[in-house]
Amino acid sequence: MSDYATLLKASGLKATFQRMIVLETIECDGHRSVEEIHEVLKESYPSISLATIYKNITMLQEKGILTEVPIVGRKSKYELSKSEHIHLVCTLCGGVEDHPYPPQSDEVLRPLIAKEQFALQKRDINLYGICHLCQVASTS
Amino acid sequence: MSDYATLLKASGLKATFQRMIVLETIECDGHRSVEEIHEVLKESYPSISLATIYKNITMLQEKGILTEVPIVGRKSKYELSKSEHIHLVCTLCGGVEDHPYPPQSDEVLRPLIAKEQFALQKRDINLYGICHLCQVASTS
DNA sequence: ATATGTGCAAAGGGTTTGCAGATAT
DNA sequence: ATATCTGCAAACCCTTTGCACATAT
Repeated sequence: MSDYATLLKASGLKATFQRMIVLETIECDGHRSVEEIHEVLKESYPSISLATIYKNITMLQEKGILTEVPIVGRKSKYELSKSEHIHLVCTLCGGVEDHPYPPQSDEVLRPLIAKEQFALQKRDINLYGICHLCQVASTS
Repeated sequence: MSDYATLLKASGLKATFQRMIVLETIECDGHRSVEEIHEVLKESYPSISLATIYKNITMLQEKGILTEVPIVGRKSKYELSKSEHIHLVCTLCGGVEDHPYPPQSDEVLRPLIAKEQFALQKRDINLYGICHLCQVASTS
């Protein structure tokens, strides 16, 4: 549970209640789509507006506080920006799990980037498959 | 330039003119969004319907002929399905380039997958940055 | 001949925008 | 006190759907 107020102010944003509960919802589950955020928040704060969630997600991305995670066949999810990691994406439940980069992954990609004279900004590695929970569920 | 008619029939689809020019447009550039496909095709075939393009892209994905390439901050692009590869995505022009997997990338990821008991279906590796052409253009 | 596919227009969702009132600083 | 933010409603996409006509097999 981060100090969202400080985080927001450091980016020149006002620390509003709505922003903090959006961030809290995302951090709580790790990865959430716009609609998921709205569904969750409506239960506790029925007056929250979908437009506000959209505006904040856009703004928080521009400030680098949130990162978009685009997913094949689904709506993008959003996560709190953090050091690079791999996503395991379940094609059944849509769940996303973070995992650290394997140690040698840098060296593996470096020759390709150098050869292409590509100014790398960000790596995005996603492994799609069926998570352990969904495998168990489908066996029973 | 593949034999699209055979490809389509092998999946139980009729080899219509519209399907073939959609495939041709995608293969020609490598990666195209729905709107890009429509823009390109309208010039030569003004009567082509956007609805037809949508229906076909959905169907061609279901048959495994096309693969969706989701991209941060943009609409998804589509490519002809082929063996796994890495995407270099330019954050300025939105261009996507394919590159072969570096040889060791399998081994690097394997321990993670085993540990998580994750039934891997597909890897999706995207490197975001600025392509060489855009770098040159911004220097001038 | 017939199942499938296309184009059109309408419907359906998701996302953005403008503005008046509310809030954080 | 004031710049910023929120919620609402409307507008504005993008995408899907239903249906009559056309086409591939």
